[in-house]
Amino acid sequence: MQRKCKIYIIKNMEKYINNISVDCVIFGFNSNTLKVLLTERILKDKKTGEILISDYTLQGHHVLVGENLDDAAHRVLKEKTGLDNIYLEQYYTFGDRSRLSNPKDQLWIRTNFPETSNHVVSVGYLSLVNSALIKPDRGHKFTKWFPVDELPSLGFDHYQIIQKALDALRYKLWREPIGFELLPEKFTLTQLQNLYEAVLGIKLDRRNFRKKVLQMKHIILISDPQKNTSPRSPQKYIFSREVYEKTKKSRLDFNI
Amino acid sequence: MQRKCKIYIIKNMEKYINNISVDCVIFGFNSNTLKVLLTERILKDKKTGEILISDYTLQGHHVLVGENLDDAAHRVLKEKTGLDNIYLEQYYTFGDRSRLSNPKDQLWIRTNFPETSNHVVSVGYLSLVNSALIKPDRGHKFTKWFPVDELPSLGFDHYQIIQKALDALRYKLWREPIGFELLPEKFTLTQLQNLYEAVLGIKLDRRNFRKKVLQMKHIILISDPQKNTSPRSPQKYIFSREVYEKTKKSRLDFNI
DNA sequence: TCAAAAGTGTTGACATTACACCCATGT
DNA sequence: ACATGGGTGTAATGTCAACACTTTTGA
Repeated sequence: MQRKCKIYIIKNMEKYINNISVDCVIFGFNSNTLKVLLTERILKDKKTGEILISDYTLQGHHVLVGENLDDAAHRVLKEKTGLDNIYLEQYYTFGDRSRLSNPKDQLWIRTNFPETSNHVVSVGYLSLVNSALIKPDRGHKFTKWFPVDELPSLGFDHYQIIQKALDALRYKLWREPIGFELLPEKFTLTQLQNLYEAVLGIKLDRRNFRKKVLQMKHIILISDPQKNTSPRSPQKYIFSREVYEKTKKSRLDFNI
Repeated sequence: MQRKCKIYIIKNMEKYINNISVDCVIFGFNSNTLKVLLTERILKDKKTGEILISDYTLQGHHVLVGENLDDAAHRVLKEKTGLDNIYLEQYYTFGDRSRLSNPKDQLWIRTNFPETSNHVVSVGYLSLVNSALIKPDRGHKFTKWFPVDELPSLGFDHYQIIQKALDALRYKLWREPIGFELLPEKFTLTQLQNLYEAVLGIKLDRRNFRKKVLQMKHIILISDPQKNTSPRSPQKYIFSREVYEKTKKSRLDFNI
């Protein structure tokens, strides 16, 4: 009355845990649009060449034996983007027993990773990147950005995983200054406003937005003595987390 | 080059997954104090009777084969409190490889659950209960409430799991109306204020607190025609989630 | 009669909203 | 000359913070 669930070796010769994985939802912002980085998944029939599966998935991987969960997420992120030291946050764990039971996904798993458990629990991480930093196709020709409201057909339960990541991102963006992670280090107020409008799906008055932002000590003008506040070459700002932490207002505006 | 990780049978004859568990941090509020429900863990030497381990742990359990993660959490909650349909929320997943490596915990595991994997990932759930509803010692003599700032010695990494649950609870209590889950259905404004002061660790002006609360449509007076607003038998209120969802203000007070 | 808890109102400071015009530049 | 995008100010409204006294009852 025992079932075996084994630990297997993958290509790079490392052992992995066959029922625990991490998935990274990598968000980027360009063309005033919030985007997600996805990888193409293609399976062809070995004899006929017929395309059996053609869709996209998140960046994910099983946790290696002896590897901390967070380290697995960092590893996946590094492998797919080449980036390190970027915003990465665990946001939810997906553990429905039927999350991999779609026939297409079963075919994929049985073909490529036959030792995978029937019940894989996947820990979702969300990452915010300045998408300019990711060199397109650095060895990952099948990796592409998609606007979050124009997602392609997705494998596994990755649609739900992305939606939940979006919820988490929006929830947090309303309440904490994390938008900067999606922008270049130096940004204009218009870029910042576009980010909030796009991600939160709201419209903001430009004058009021500036008024609000400019009175925040943690958003700092990079004074450019050359420019005499000429339009067309707008002022740039940086965000200082240090200043933010120090000057956070302690106003008791809790929401009952 | 394969390691086996098996699925074992526990007392009630159900198979469980030996490397995935859930832990429930059950919060209650009484005597104006936020409390956590913990279970005593005792291990005696079978020969000498010497006490080898005596501390407390959270309510937790391995996920059963074929069981959804959320169902596992509900099961644990039901087993330990007899309660169903109460606030239960997944908040974080703990997956450091060394989380069970303390010698005491290894002794416990090897004695009682020898088939447990060396690397167990545990999904943390937090639950808010009206502690009056839990009958003390309903078959669980070793279960006790502890104030969150007077915790006893804790097994495994349960101290960290509780601290993270506290963080999550406080974060959410600042931003959403979830405090009611910790109070009786009918509550007084003083009770509500005490809750906020105790959980968030703040002091509030009674007049301003009432002013703020009374203008919220989702906090409804249970008018008691008998009472002429006499002190000592204060007015009671209920919380309506329905009204809350309908009247949520759409004010754009995001925090950059 | 005293201590303890419930109840109430005003003011100043600050934040949010709504709204319209000018300027410099590149085409 | 015109379209584009950057930049600015004011008035009305709403919310938050600070603050003191009265009432009733149970001990």
